[in-house]
Amino acid sequence: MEEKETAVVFPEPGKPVRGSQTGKPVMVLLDLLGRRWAMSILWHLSDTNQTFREIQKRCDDASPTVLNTRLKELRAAKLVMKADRGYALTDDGKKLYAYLEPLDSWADIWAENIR
Amino acid sequence: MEEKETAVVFPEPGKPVRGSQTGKPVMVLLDLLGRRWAMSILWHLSDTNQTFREIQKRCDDASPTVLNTRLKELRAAKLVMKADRGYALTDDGKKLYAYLEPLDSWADIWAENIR
DNA sequence: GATTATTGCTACATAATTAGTAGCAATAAG
DNA sequence: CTTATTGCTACTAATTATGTAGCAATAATC
Repeated sequence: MEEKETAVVFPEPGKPVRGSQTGKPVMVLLDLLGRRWAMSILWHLSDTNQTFREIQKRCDDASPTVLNTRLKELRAAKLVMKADRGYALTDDGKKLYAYLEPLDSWADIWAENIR
Repeated sequence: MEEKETAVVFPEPGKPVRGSQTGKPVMVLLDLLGRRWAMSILWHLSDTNQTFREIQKRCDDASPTVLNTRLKELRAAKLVMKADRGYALTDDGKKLYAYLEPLDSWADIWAENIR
């Protein structure tokens, strides 16, 4: 299967982006992560490599269209990369995940509060 | 100005949600935060209360429609609340922000890596 | 206390993003 | 060779967001 090069529209730090005219990196990041399935993809890749179709299953059968768009963006952002078998997190991706991971247990408490 | 009650569709923990059939709290949270402007709103409310129109300005003049939808959801999730002047983070909202805040400096490093 | 802001929205039409389904070429496995 | 499996692309339909206008409810000013 060949790599096809298609333009990836991904928010570049330094350039104005949704949420910030300055292109402040964290705003670029939030824009990227705020797109559908982006955080779920990171989450589900955290333990092991996953094939496209495995990611899809874990992401509630998201349509291949968005999934592929998101994967391209996340790869352009060097958070995700192609691996032997499907996709994997890059080192930056793993670091980012490390920031998100604590939300797992926090969310349990939060869920109690809003019930 | 009176409060009008309109149904807020917000992912409830325990019920199946986009990204997770189990309704696992963290997935509910990611779904909520993954909606447009959600994280930006939290971010911009972190320092001080903000009026609707101030939030709007800070969120790159997002349309009042989404903004209001998002604010309702975030209030239903008890992350944001109405305040004397405009809106403010709840205690849970502040805690959540505390998890996100470190991303600010991390994003700077990340931005360097992808240039 | 009338007049002029400002605030927090709603309404509505248009545009962008996402969902959903079908299917195909490229390996991989038997 | 044959049958899976994988990683997509194409296309249409549905959902979300944008963009603009405007209005009722306070708040501030005259």
